[in-house]
Amino acid sequence: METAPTIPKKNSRAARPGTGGITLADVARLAGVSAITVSRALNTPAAVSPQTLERVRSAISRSGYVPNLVAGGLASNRSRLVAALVPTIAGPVFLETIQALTDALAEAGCQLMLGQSGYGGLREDALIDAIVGRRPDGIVLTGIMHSAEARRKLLACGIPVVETWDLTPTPIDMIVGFSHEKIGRAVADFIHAQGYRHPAIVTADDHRAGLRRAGFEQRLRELGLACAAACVVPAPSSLGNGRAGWAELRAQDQRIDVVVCSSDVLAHGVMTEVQAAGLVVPDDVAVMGFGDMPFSSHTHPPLSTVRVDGAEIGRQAARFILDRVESRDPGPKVRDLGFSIIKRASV
Amino acid sequence: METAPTIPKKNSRAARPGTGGITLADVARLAGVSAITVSRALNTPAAVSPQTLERVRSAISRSGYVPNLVAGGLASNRSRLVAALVPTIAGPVFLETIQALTDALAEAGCQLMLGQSGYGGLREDALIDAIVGRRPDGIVLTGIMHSAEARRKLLACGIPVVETWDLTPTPIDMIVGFSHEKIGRAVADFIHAQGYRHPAIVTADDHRAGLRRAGFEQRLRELGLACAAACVVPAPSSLGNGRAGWAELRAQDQRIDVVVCSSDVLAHGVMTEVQAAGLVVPDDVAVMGFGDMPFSSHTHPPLSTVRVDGAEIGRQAARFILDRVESRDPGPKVRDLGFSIIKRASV
DNA sequence: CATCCATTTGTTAGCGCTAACATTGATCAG
DNA sequence: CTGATCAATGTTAGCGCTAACAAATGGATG
Repeated sequence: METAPTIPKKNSRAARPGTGGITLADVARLAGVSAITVSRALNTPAAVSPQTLERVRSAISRSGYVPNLVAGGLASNRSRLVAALVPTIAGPVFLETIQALTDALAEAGCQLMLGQSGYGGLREDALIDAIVGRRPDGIVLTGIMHSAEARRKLLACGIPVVETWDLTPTPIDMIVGFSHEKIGRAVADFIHAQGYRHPAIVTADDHRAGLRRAGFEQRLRELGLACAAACVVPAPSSLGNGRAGWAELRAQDQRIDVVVCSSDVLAHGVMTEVQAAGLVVPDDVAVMGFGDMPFSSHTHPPLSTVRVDGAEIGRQAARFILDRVESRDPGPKVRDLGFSIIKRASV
Repeated sequence: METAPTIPKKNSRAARPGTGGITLADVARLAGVSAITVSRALNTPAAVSPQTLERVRSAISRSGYVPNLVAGGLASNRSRLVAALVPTIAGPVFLETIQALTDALAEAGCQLMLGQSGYGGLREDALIDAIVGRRPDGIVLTGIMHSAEARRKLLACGIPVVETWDLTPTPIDMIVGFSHEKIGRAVADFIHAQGYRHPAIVTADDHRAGLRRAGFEQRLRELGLACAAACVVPAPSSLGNGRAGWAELRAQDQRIDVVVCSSDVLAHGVMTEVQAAGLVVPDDVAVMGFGDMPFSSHTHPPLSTVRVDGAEIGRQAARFILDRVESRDPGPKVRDLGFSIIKRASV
């Protein structure tokens, strides 16, 4: 055996302590193979012969090895993390989306990183730095209005971005949602067809709700109607806001025959207040919501609403990102999931 | 099979592509300092002279550099990620905790990684591997029953673990919450003191709800009472479950004068069903919830409930972890946040 | 029998950052 | 003036993993 070409190391610093845990190298030694073979056994098992795979698997389970995905992420430039930004998770609106997204990503071995920007949009820029610095494989923006600066940063970092719960022909990158304006118009048609002539609205002061309201009022005008009264409450919407909203509307105009709300939660609040005042839904006032939350079919009376598929939004967002990460063609970058009006007993 | 002593070749392989982005080295060159100085300017600015700091800051903003926290995490063994595991985010129960946790962590430059285990606990083990592999700075378990295997793994990896929404003298590591059994007993005392004698319960089939129920029934017996009827519904609780629950209780026993529920959502459903049947809360049946959700003071009538400080749980969990990460003493490892009974008009 | 190809395994060199120690120059007590 | 101390900056060597290339092996082929 010739002398190994050992590089003369004069310097004898203390070795870096490391984490003390079991590493890939330990497993490789145990299995009698090289490190890269263990890596392949984990990431591309098809590229390893069955016997070797077996030896490696046994070594892994004997040693209790858990791969360090931070190191893997640095080496492969794939963090297997996807960031989701929401205004807040306190409202029930985006939960279905987040849940579907988490599940779909987990299936592909990706984890969700959650960021809350607040409705103000002040923390958004700092948040984007914190997110981008983690080099996620994708970023999902849910119900967020982003500043030009934020938009620029997202564009610059080259990470796939999916906007959700909205629709625009010019997304930052990819988008999945529906047209709020169309929903507003459809709701106007719907209540008009049901014979209501004195509509009022209770809406959160949130961008998307504003778009629905604009579409609603525009269509109303086209139909020769007008809003009898309107009440804007701060986002996120709550039962209390809805109750207060109806109290205010009632003071403005006694003839109101239907209240259109920017969310089912607000609508539920309106119904509660209407009933607490001794009136009957829908005989005295009809109520219409938005979102078709899980509770909406169980209120008394069941709530008429607009259904949008929040879970599918999450799944499509995951698909968009995974397609990009695995360099498949994600197809059309703008996806309109549409909506449907659900007529229940509250109208 | 002899092998030549592989002579180390100075062959020039293709350089690794890298991400193409701006790195710390680029900034260092721009500022005319060494890489470590830029690192210090970012992480420990006090260790850098004001002039150098200024030069570095200018170079950073001119280049649009965003530090790669993955690389930093590998080198420093601090990922600045904290994992939170919940059964599901679809229920409103843990949202306040998650929100407070996210906020408190963001303030310290840490991001939240979200994992959903489902109520079944099947995916839990795989999830724990996925989490531990990312070497988070801490793990927060929220409303989760963990298997012995999961417990062992968590213990083995040496990451700070905070259990929440519960209390036990033998936590995995640290715990913040309250005694469910005590709550059950307190509720029994409360309804007894209000003069109710035919209590019934609607409860989710969830571990913690079960503990409250056990405490409640035990205290009831001590007071010479017994549950007139009980209905167990699948977690997570929903308005619909609550309505169905009351329908079932009513069929079991007509004399029920108060319904104690394992969550405000269920209680709201019970009230809805009671009222839909033409009865009056609390005159015909009183209703009691748990959780003091944001909507609970706005139901009609306002809901009596048990208040626990979900947000403070999140904040304390963050404090626990940050203390450990920054090697401060986190103090007592078991924190009882207590609870309070909120009497409103539903009882 | 040399040639080509596919399959399987190994070697080398980083990914971008920071810990640990080293160095430099300035300040200061004795 | 000497050595000790301190503040500011630099040098070196990884952290644990994987991309890219290289090499060994075993057929299939002309």
